[in-house]
Amino acid sequence: MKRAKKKAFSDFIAQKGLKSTRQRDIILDFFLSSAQHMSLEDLYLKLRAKHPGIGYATVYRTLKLFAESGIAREIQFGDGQTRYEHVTEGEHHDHLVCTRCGAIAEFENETIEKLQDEVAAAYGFLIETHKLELYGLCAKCRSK
Amino acid sequence: MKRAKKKAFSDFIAQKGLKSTRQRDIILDFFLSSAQHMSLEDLYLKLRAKHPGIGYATVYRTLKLFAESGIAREIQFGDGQTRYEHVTEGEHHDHLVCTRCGAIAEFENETIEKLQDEVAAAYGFLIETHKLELYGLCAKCRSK
DNA sequence: GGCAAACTTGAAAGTGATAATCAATTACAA
DNA sequence: TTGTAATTGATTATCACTTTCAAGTTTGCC
Ligand SMILES: [Mn+2]
Ligand SMILES: [Mn+2]
Ligand SMILES: [Zn+2]
Ligand SMILES: [Zn+2]
Repeated sequence: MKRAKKKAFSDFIAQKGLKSTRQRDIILDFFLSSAQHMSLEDLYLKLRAKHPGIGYATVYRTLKLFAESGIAREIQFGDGQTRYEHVTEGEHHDHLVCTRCGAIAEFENETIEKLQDEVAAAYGFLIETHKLELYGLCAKCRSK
Repeated sequence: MKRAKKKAFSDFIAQKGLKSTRQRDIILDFFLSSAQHMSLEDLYLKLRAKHPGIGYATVYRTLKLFAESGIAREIQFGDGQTRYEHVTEGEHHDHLVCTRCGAIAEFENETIEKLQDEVAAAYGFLIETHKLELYGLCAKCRSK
């Protein structure tokens, strides 16, 4: 899984005529073993602890490359920070976002996905992507 | 309808101890007769044509007040611009957003809404708001 | 290995939308 | 009418990216 993504990224690098660098390797390793939905700032600060030499711009550009290569995805939960999540082939999920503590849970609902397709069909609309997020209080915050 | 929103806003103003001003009246009138989903920039530039004296900051703050009062809602379609839509009591809808021409269509689907509640219930999550947007090609763009 | 071309890096500067500041103006209750 | 608090508009500041550029690396080819 980590192996597959590393392979996917190096294939992307090669196919694009880009180069393999120490920084990209480090950032990829770090990203793949990090939690989901981390912001660029989060990732940079944590990475910096182990690798002080790596610049913000490099982390920024590399995360963009991950997204472009398909191993990562940028998401916006409306807090003004772009977050990154891992992308697994053939998998899709939507999000529950706690407005109190910031916790993010993922869910899948095949019926909702189908209904979205029906809505789109009714409008003659061709869906490329979609965004479904439920905002509110997670179980923990709710019981406090 | 326009009348009801004007009433709602003036009630909000009164209840908050704020003041009724010429600028707020003008901006409210303009907003209520404008298209849905306009950005602050859009609204400001069009308003400026008729009322050159009104400042950008005033439009910005007044739109925020509309949202706070409940007669408007801020939405983000991921293009980096906050857009405003009219809010009608007891009504809810989600969006279809064309990634080619920017057209925005609205839809309602009660079944999807119910399924969202079920998902939330399964996680012990209390929904406050939600966001469902389908991005892709509208019928027009699709047939070109 | 040596080399040149192309790509990459990190620090710094730039961008664009949103938000805050402040002196002058205005609204409104007493 | 007056005092006080709110509002306005121009300006400045923020914040999260995004780009720039000179110096450093990588890579294919002799
Ligand atoms: Mn996720
Ligand atoms: Mn709408
Ligand atoms: Zn929570
Ligand atoms: Zn279109």
